[in-house]
Amino acid sequence: MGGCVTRSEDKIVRVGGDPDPALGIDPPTSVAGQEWREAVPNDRLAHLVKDALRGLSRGLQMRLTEHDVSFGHWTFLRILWEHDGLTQRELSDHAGLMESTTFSALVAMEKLGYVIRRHLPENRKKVHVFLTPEGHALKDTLVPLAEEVNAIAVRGVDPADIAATRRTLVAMVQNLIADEADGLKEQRRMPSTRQVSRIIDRSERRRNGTKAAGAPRVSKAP
DNA sequence: ACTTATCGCACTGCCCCAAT
DNA sequence: ATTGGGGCAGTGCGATAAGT
Repeated sequence: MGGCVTRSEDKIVRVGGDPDPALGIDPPTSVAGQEWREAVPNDRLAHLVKDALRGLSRGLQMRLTEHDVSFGHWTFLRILWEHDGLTQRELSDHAGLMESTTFSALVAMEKLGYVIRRHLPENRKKVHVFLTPEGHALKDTLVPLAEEVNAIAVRGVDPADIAATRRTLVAMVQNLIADEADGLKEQRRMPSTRQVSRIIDRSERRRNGTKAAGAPRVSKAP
């Protein structure tokens, strides 16, 4: 999930996503949704799931931003509303994110006053995360927003179709988890962004017949 | 020795905005 | 209207510190 929350007060102008080279057309816009749908009757499920995810994420992000909550924070708030007092490691597992991501999100959330991080006497190594009253109170505000986005997404869809879609998506998730597990057995694993970058860089050099650049990439960060 | 938390860095995806 | 650069949020890896 790579979306980000714009901090500006301006409305988000761009509704569609990046043009998909495989399709040669733009994903849906709020205006041209019907035309888009007719143009891709046999689009691959992966593309449709991606576009659905993008739409759901953006819909929720826009609403969360109005309450000073980022999408990343929403992920952890949801878990903490159900399991307050988890350790950072446990939160990472529940969220399916790396510990460094969890750490930076929790530091930001602590600054915002949504959580506090505490060592407990039993184990001073572990950091437990607790919701503040403000963090608890956000549940009543934010959950209806998520429900609203879900309701908008399935507007006009037959309940039986929604149930079938749910079953299909659950099956897809299970199948893909199994596939990834099989891949691990065969030493196939998800490359890091750095590895991907290195591989592409090598491939580019091979194609251009140039020798190794060796120059370190310059971070765009200040 | 092992586990867990933290930090720095590199990267992607996205958005904004000025220049064309 | 389009394009390219800059900036930001989110993410993951690797290294290191600190606790058990």
